[in-house]
Amino acid sequence: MFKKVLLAEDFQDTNLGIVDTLENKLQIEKIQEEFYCDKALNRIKQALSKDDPFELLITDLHFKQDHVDCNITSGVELIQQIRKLQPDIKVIVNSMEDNPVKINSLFKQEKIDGYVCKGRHGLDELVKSTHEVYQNRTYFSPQINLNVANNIIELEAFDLDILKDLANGLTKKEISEKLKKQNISPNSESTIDKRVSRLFDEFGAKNTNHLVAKLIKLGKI
Amino acid sequence: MFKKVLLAEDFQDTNLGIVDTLENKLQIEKIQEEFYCDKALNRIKQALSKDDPFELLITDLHFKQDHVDCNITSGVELIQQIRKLQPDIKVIVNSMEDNPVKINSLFKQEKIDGYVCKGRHGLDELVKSTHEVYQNRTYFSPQINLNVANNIIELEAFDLDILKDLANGLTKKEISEKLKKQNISPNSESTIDKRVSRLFDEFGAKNTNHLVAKLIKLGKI
DNA sequence: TGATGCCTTACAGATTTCTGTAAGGTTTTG
DNA sequence: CAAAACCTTACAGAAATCTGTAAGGCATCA
Repeated sequence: MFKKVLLAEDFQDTNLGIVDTLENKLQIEKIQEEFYCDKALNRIKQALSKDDPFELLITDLHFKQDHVDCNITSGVELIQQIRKLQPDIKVIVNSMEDNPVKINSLFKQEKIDGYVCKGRHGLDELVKSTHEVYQNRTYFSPQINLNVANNIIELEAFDLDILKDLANGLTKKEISEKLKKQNISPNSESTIDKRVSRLFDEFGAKNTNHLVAKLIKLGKI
Repeated sequence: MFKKVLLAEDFQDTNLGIVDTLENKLQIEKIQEEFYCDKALNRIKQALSKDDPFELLITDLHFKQDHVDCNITSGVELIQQIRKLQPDIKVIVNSMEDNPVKINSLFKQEKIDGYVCKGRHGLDELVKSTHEVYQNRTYFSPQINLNVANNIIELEAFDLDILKDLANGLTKKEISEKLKKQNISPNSESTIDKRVSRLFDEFGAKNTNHLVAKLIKLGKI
């Protein structure tokens, strides 16, 4: 089993519950808990400099902001920063996020090793996940599977970028100009019109407000 | 100190962390943990029928739904049901909700005794809160105060309705007509224009898409 | 190869959004 | 009480959105 584990989780009650379980159910000797992403990254640096690196990172995705200034504000950023320093570290994400699209991208983009969905069996799953990841396998919470079955319409990256820009208040003309500057094609205002209109049909939206609202609520933007 | 406490919290990790703290820091003898609201209510009933009631309820607000059918799906409903059976029970809410308006209504409407905001010091606060409530005082997390100070812009019902309609794809003309049908005043398209434009300033939005997107992300719509 | 379908783009026109101005009404305040 | 501030409403004009038509490019397929 892993001997040295870093836990990044900002909720004190959750943090304690996890540490307790890792100690008692998995007999992990050295568990370092951190409540801020920046501090977690520092721990990684320190351990590397002492040639005694962490073997596993367990992290939440969302961290509350408070009076302490932080460079890193999310679990995804934390993973990215840590991977720059220590590419081989195993990573398990423990979060309440249950959108399969987002979780999928964690595996694909961030190359995480395990995903545990917080819930009534979150700790049991965390134990399982840790075992699996230790055996060089990946793990994700079984309930996620069910959600994937609900065929979710996938947005391609191009459309997604347009929608994000719209949600950020850009006009279609501005988006067109932005794409031209970035040498991305297609980029005409007309094409953007067509693309968005097609999304109206796909998602049953009456206009841009409606579409943006729906997609944010679906967690796609 | 309280001798018999009921904990309703659906996340296993959080649940364990809280039980651990109540046992070790507060020496509470009998802690009953439940992961579903319905089961929590049953515990209350059973305890009452045996003439050995719980003295304190600690509950979350949001409970994940899963394959188990439940009548009660939220902490607020749970509190209301329990209060019907046992009006004098003390109640502490432990949740990540940090909207002071909503928390305020918990004290006013549900007559709760304490509110603890989950976070980096959630458990310390829960200990404090339990002490205070035991002394027949109320308690709420200090950071809530701060949030109130950061004048959070509150939307009045009228503006909120307009925004919801916009997010649902209605045009301003349609909203105006809808208001006229319902005999709600003001209802002119012009006033709707003005109201929304003012919200642009208040929330720093460039246009309607931007505003709707921001407010959904803030959980206001 | 030619037909077909799909995508990009331009353009046009109707509608909607957004921003002003102005008039009239109500409330607040000194 | 009167001035000031605010709200509602109408209207107007510029900009943006939405929908359709049309032309050209590219890939597929029989």
